[in-house]
Amino acid sequence: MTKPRPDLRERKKQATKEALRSAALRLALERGPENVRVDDIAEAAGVSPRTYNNYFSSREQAIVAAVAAERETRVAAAVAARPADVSLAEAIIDAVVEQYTDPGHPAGDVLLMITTNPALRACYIDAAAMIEDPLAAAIIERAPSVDRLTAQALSASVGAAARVALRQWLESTAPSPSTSGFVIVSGSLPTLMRTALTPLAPALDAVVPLRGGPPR
Amino acid sequence: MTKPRPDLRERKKQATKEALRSAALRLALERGPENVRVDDIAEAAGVSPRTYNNYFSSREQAIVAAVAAERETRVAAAVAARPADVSLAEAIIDAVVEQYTDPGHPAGDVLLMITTNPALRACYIDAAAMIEDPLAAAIIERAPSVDRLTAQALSASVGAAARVALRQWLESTAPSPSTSGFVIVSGSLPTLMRTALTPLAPALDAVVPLRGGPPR
DNA sequence: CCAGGAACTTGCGCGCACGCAAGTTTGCGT
DNA sequence: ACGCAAACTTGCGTGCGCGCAAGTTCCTGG
Repeated sequence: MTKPRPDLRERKKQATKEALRSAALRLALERGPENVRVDDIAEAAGVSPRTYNNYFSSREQAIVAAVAAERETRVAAAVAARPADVSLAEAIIDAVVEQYTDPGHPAGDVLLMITTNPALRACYIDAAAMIEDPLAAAIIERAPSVDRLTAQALSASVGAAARVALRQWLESTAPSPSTSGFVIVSGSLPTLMRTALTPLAPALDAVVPLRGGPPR
Repeated sequence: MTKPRPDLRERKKQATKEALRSAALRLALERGPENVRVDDIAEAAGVSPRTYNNYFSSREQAIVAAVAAERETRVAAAVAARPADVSLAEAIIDAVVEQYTDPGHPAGDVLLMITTNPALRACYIDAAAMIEDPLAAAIIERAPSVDRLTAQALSASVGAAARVALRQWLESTAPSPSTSGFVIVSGSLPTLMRTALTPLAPALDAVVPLRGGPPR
């Protein structure tokens, strides 16, 4: 499909990126994330420190990327995979939630490390934005009549809601001695995610009337 | 209201912040933004360079803050100001759009400077996120039955959509030699903003049935 | 097969963000 | 009025992000 690109150059590029990712993750797990300089990562990956910054613009990015790498791809695929007779909202929400439950959901220790370190948490949350572009594409795929701006706005909204859920979850899991508010909303990530995304359903469905008439 | 806080300490703080903001803006306008070091801003504001970073975490933030400072406050007020018999969606969309049209919308030269400099553009776009918290508060204000997560998700969505519109507008105005796509969506900011926000209307209205029955 | 050139890496240097540990100012209880 | 504690400022040191200008590797048309 969009795969056959054995451009030597490209492969090397991905290889380097992968090397940096895994090196970053490994080192971060061995010593704390705080005790890993970018020079270390670069050295471990066999490239110059300068090169590191050609791939990742922040130190945390490499670590987080190792975890959230392919969510970007998977979301689009997951949406496309839903049968055409379910509403857009259902398809998207399920697909997104799925990304944060099913797969190589970071092994426990990795997640712990991320939740522990504030910088990593922030970066992990921001990483949710990476699903937006593929998502917009997926939306247009389903409903070519939707214009770009709308699709972008909707997918950005989904991304934003996901981030809210993520933040909520992270700060409830975090070492928060005094949960300032009274109400404890904490729950499983999937649950939170669904709760945060559900309010957007009307907006998503409004844009694609699910041709054939209203839901049975 | 929430104003009476003549805490000497607090006043000095705000004064310093204001000093930094305006100094940053003035210097950025005089020489280019590129030719302004944080040391300059700090000196112009009469504080240590280190102190600067206690107020702003990035150099651009100070410049942009000078422009987007009170949008944060105004949004909440603007939403609250709408009569109770208009839908939530209408109230919010109008209020947000209003923020980007009416008021001390940055004088032309300032806007030009921001649109010209990539770093500033990025920062300006991100600044739109500042409306989210007040917005969430405003939503809960209108409909106390809405739970926090939902309110946050919705306001985050609004913020995200606004950012999309903003980005679109900025990159259409920008020195883009080849607009990669065929379709030119460009338009006035208010128009773009509305277009981006409108798809969210169903979601916003779904959450607050506008007590009294469905819209006439 | 071989230039010519694009893409990528690397060393260098600058400015910036931020933790830390004083030093200074402000608020508050007694 | 006074002194203590909290808040804020400041200098210093470290690591980082990135523009720039070589140097190196890889692709492409002839």
